[in-house]
Amino acid sequence: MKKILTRIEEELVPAFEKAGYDAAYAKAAVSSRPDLCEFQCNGAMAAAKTYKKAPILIARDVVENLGENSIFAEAEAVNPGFINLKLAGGFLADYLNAMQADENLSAEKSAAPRKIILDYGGANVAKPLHVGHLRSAIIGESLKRMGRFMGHEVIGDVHLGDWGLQMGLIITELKKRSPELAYFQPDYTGEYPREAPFTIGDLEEIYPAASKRAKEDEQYREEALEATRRLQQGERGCRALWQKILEISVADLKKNYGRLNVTFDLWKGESDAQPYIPDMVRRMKDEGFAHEDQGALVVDVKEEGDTREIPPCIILKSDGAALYATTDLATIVERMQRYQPDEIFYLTDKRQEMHFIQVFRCARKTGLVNRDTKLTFCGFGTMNGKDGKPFKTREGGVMRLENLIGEIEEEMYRKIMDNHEIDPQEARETARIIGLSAIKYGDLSNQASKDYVFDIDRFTSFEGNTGPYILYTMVRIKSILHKYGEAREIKGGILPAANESEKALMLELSRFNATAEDACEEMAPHKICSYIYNLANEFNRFYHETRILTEEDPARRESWIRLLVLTLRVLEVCIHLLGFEAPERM
RNA sequence: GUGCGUUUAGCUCAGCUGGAUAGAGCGUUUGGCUACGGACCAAAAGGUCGGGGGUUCGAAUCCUCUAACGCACGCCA
Repeated sequence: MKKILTRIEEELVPAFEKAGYDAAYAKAAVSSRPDLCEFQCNGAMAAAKTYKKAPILIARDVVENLGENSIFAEAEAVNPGFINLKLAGGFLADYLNAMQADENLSAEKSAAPRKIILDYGGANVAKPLHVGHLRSAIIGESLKRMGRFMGHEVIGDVHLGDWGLQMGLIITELKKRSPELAYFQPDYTGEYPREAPFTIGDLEEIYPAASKRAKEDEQYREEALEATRRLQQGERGCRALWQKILEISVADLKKNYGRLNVTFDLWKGESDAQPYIPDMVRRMKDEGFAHEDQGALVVDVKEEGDTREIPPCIILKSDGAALYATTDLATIVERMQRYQPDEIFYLTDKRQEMHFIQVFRCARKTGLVNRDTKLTFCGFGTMNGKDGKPFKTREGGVMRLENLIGEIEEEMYRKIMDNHEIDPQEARETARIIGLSAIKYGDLSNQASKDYVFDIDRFTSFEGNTGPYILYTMVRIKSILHKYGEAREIKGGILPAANESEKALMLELSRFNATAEDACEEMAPHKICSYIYNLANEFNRFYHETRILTEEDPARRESWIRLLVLTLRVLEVCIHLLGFEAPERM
């Protein structure tokens, strides 16, 4: 459906033309002075120079030529040359009626749907998720949902760190502790046990221990490197043990991501790309893209017009081993072969930007992707503590995600129990839902690319511009609808607004399609946040001034109920895009 | 050193293609519960938009210089 601004411009264009001015000046915008008007056109001032005429005179001409029409209740030219517009109540009501009849609330799908692989999450096997993983999960999940909302086919891939020295370290440490395991017997040929010989708790303790030991003990490090080599060469025992580590770890990761309402379509990892490396490297050499430099195999990725030195992309280290860029490039090969995506989208910490510039250029230059395959990098900022430095526990350590979520849920639970008499079990579930909204809204309401301050007290405070405030508004609406009686059939449509706060609410609702499409296009969840915050504000103001259920005129009452239903639907779609949900009560 | 980013109220942040009086939240001050949920609403106070110069009828927004802070700059991921 056409945007409300488009509809307004469709009226302005002929008015400009009839008055003898270029239609390009007929641009409408939401008013910056809501006390004066709802929409405004500044084209007269822009046109003044071209036509050597006072802007106010042009504005008057245009207003005159707007003439009789059904969409404006008021159109006025004011100094120095603004055209102030107010919509006709009937037009706005019709617009909302069309919106509520539309399954997608009048937002349009992309005209050119793409298949997009979205690489986010950044989890590593056998390492617990910590706060550093939070933004990637939250923003990525939202981007995935926004992409789908626009009609794209989005494939989310967690792309696990499941290869390399970290795996060798764990295997080595396991061997030290339980050398008797079948995995470590070179002559063992039978089936390996179905049960893993360790728990996720063991793994989480083993990795840091091994990592620490390798730093202190050169011989231990050698052993870990050797184990890594054996794994990569596919030694049976190593491979089987690695498989177990993966199994246990992935199950735990799924559980933790699940608590965040984050799901992935693919649980591929760096290991999956390894088979593609040899061919890829050979081709790069054969086709003359890769050459040796200071012992390493590199591909130059400098381009004309660079304002800075872009170092070459290193394909193989001087010892012949693959590294980060190699795996990422091979993953591109794999993805192109298996999925033929139109776009591969990477969401990581913004500090990795240079790496992705190199990888993208290299992939293009060496023809790993098609000419029209989009490679996109989106970097997010750091999550800081109140002191402005990277978020840490009170003791100064790295905060585990599980603990952070637990802490917030606990805080929510306390507040809910303080406020109401409520079944503790329901309160637990509600606390989980509200806590999630607090974390996610707190994150997503900031621009993704900027660093932001994660302030637990503020996010859990239940006041102001927070997730819980949005949920509270929704629960209020649900409560009224429940009292009205869900079973009761609602007849008729939304009527023109009866008062100012109702019209303000209706105007806000009418902006949903433009806002949602813009936010999705720009990959900007924070725009959805600010929209629903405004919408919730407008709703609460309207609610405060309007007695809905006791309204005597049935047509008016049902119109309001419809307005409530529409508001709730818009809020539900929006928080879905942000990746959380609302409880029935709170 | 080079490049990129950030700088808006006491604090945390918005500000769309340049437009009218730069907006929210928290905090501070004040008013409103015989109510469909007060986790709400209404209002006040609080700003040389880091600084200088420029473009424009008009700049937080565009150009330029500059300062402070952050980040990245070949064999870690």
